[in-house]
Amino acid sequence: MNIALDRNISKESLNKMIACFKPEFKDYKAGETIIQFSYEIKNIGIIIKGKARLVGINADGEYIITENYTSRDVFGELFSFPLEGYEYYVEAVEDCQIIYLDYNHTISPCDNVCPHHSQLISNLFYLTAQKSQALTLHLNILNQHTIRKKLLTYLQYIQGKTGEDTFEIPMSLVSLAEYLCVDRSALMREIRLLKKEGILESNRRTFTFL
Amino acid sequence: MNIALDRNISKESLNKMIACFKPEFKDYKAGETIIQFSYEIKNIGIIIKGKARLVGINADGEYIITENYTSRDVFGELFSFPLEGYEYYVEAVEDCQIIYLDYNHTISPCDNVCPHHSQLISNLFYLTAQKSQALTLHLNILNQHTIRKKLLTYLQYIQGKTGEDTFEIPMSLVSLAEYLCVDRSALMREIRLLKKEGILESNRRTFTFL
DNA sequence: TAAATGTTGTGGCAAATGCCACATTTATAT
DNA sequence: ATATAAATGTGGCATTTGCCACAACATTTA
Repeated sequence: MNIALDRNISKESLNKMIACFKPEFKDYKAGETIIQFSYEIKNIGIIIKGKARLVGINADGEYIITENYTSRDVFGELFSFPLEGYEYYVEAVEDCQIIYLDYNHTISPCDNVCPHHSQLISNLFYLTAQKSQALTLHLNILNQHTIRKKLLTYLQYIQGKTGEDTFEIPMSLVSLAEYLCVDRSALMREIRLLKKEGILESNRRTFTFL
Repeated sequence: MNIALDRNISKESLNKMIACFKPEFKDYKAGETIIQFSYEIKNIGIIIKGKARLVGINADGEYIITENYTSRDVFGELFSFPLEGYEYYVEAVEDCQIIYLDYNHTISPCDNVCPHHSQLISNLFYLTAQKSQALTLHLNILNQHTIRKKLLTYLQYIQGKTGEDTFEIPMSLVSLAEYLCVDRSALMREIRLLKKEGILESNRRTFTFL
C-alpha cells in the first residue's frame, strides 16, 4: 500500500491487513477503461500511481469530464453520484496502479479483533476529507462570477501554496480553461488584459504578481 | 448523537463513546456565528438540527457563500480549505444543534480497547463521502456551459430523485440562481424560454417536463 | 388589517463571454 | 531530422449573460 493509506501502519500490520481486507491491486495502461460506474456496487478505488479521469457521456454523445485523479485520490460511486442520463467510467490518462476496497467489507466490523481496521478507515476518512477540500476549492473558484476573478482566485491559491513571487501552474492553459470552466481564447484575452493593466506578468505557464 | 452518526451503535455503546470521545454539543440561535475557521485547529462539526452556512469575506468586503449545511452535514477546516485572503466563518441560518469532535483525538488510536472507535470513524467516513457526492453534483452542474444546461441538469436530478412527473424544487428561485451561479433575472428569462418552447411547464417552484 | 419584507416575473441595454479561424511556437513521434 | 500533433497566442463578431429598474404577488410581522 502507499504512503497515504498506510500512515502509522507497520509492515507486519500491513500484511495482516491485506489478509483481512483482501484489497485488489490492479495495473492499467494509459487509455484503458478502468471501471464503469454502477448503481449497485460500491467500489472504493485509490490511485497509487499515475493519472486517471472520470468522464460521463449522455445519450446525445455529449461528454463531460467530471474529475481528474492523481496519486492518493479516492474515487468510486460512493463519492461521485452519477447524473441521470449519463454513463460514467474512469479511464487511465497515464499508466496507473490502483487499489480497490469493497465498501461493505471495509466498513463492517472485523471478525478478527483487528486493530488495523480502525487505522485503515481513519486513513480512508482522511483521504476523503482531502478530496472534499479539493472539490470545495474548485467550487469556490467556479462561484466567482467573472473570468478575471476565477483566474486570480486560482493563481492566488497556487501562489499561496508555493510562497514564491514567480510560480508555475501545474497544468496547461488548455486544462486551466477547462478547470475554470471558461473558453480558452477568452482566458487568453483576460491574461493579456491583466498584463496590459500591470497586474501580472506571465509567459506560458509561469506567472508573477506585480 | 443523531441517526447518521450512530448507525449500528447501541445505547450503552453510545454512552461509552461519549465518555471516550468527549464530543461537545452546542446550540445556536439563527443569525449567530458558529465558528470562525482557523489554520491551526481541526474541528469536525456535524449538524444535528437546523441550517447553517459557510461564508467568506475578503478585504474589499466582498463576500461569498461557499456552502450551505443541513442536518447530517459535516464541516470544518479539514473539509474546506480556506482561500487566501478570505476570512471564513460558519453562521446559523436557522436555530442549530451541533456536535464537535476534535480531529486528532478522534483519529488517534484509543487507549481503552474501544470497539466503538472504529464504528464512529466509519460513520464519519460515510458522512464525508456523502458530502463529496453533493459537492461533485454541484460541480457537474456548474460545469455545464449555459444557463439552460445548468438548469435542466439540476431539474433532471431533482426529478430523478422524486420520480414524479411534476415536482417541486427544495429552494426558492433566488437560492436556485445562487446555486447555479447565474443571475436571477437571466434564470427567469431562461425558464420563460423553456416554457415558450414547450420543453417544460412551471409555476414558481413547481416544474413539469413535457 | 396594514405595513413591511421577500419572492416571482418582465423588459431594455451594456458588457462579458463564447465561438471561430488562423498564426506561431513547443513538444512528441517516426 | 522531419513530420505531426499539441499548446499558446491573437482578433473579429455574434450571442449570452449580467445588471438595473420596476410591477405583481405572497408571506410574515406589527
